[in-house]
Amino acid sequence: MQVKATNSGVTPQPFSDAGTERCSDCPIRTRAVCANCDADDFTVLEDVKYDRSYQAGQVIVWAGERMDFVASVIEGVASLTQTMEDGRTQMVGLLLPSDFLGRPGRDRASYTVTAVSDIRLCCFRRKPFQQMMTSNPRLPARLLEMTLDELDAAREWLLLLGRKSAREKIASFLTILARREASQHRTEPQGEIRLTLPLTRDAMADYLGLTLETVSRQMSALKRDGVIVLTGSREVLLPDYDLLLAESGDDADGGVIN
Amino acid sequence: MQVKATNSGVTPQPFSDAGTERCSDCPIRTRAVCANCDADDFTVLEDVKYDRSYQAGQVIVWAGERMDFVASVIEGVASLTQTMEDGRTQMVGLLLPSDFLGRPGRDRASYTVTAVSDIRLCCFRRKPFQQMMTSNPRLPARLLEMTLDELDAAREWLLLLGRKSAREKIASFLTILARREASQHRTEPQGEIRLTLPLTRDAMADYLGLTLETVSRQMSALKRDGVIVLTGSREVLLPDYDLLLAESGDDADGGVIN
DNA sequence: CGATGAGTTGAGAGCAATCAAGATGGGTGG
DNA sequence: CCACCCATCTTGATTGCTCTCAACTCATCG
Repeated sequence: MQVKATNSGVTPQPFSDAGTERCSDCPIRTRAVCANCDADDFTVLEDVKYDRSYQAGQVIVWAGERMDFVASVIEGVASLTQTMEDGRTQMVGLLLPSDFLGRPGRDRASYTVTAVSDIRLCCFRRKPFQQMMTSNPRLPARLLEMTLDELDAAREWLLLLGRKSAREKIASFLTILARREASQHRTEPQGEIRLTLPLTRDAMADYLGLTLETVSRQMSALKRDGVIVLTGSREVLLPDYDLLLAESGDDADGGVIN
Repeated sequence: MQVKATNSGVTPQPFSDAGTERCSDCPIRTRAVCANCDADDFTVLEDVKYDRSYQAGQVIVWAGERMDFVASVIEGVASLTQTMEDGRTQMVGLLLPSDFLGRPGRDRASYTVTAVSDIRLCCFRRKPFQQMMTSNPRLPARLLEMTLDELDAAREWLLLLGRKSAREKIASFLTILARREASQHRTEPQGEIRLTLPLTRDAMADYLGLTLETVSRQMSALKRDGVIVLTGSREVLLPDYDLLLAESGDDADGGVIN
């Protein structure tokens, strides 16, 4: 929060550097790649890390572009998208706070990364980070864990894109948000939940393999049926999580077994 | 090949054990999880490993079931599938020789794993394998690499399911097979290519988020248009790889940058 | 030679995409 | 403070692709 002031006001540049904080104060410390790191590791990391902020809508890297860093999302939301020559696009990743950006051992971006909201990244210079990856087993171990989780999420996403109806896709998306929201507070989603949608209708369509019109229509339908309450186009109230879950087509325990 | 005789004839049991080979003779040695292992590692591995064979159609593990091993596919093909309560299913993984099965640190299967063809696995008992994962950095490093590759493949798959037409899906599937085929011979796919489809029309539909009728229709359409030649329902000749690629909607370099 | 499983083809229905207007709401400048 | 603008979102009418239901072909196997 106090850091948002660091990225003071309007920044017309492609990005702006922001002050680097101490790792021990970091809000994502317990969930990011560096979750398993100890105090000694942090002194090393603090040398190779630097903050970067982007405004909503800015492209962080284009697919195919060189990327001289990897990063953790500190706050805000970013998307990974793939585009076909004729312009069709599909989101293939949604990065929330603590998620990791970039692939160690690959120096070009495979996907276009866009700041969906104002976002702050904790960047690590590629070379020294890669060195740490080989010398410190805590880093690759945590990254493996995170990558496996992402693969599970991607597989749930495959089911959504391949087999679910538009209505089920919207409901599923909302349950995913509710779950990720709840997991940050280390609880299970249930009962009445209030959400702020991090995505525009257009970005939701990109995520769900729909058009923005269909997203809008199905949101209206869920609202009409009392499954959701819209208190603003981006403010959603879920009166009954279990009801929403039933609409999503998923079974009660919400997918992956842990 | 010689091993197929080991799984002699009809096996009415859920699975049959087969003789365990030496790691040094293993056909997938250079590509599997154990690719970076040295002779010493192999002596340890040979202690915790055992072969298992399954016949085409057999379920290897059901989603949610306990799984006391992880494994590498030696030969044959297996699928990971997710099922909704009403019976809709979506394939979420296709395991070819050298691919890894199971998640270290998780003792229950998240997906139903099915032998698509007759298949032979190199299984490792979970506990000792996990121990090796923590003591030997070569194993987690390789597994991370493989998992990242799988994540890339899953993301290409997301684009396919979310945005491609039935015709493009079929064409894309064939290019994926051609590429995986070519990569085993360390070449690039080009010109005329002969393929044996590892999947039935039904399994292809599961992979592509289509119905089997649509798969069949689009195969016929591609055949009619000269993009493919069917020399049997499972035998396909691709007269011109670039032509097929153009039908797939992908750009010329076939996706992910390395 | 009938039975079975896999694949093909056809006719019709349904769902989401497309094309096209409006509505809403926040921000800017008069 | 209001009027206007622009981006975002909603809603309507129509089209078209894929699904569904159904019949049929083909090869394999007892």
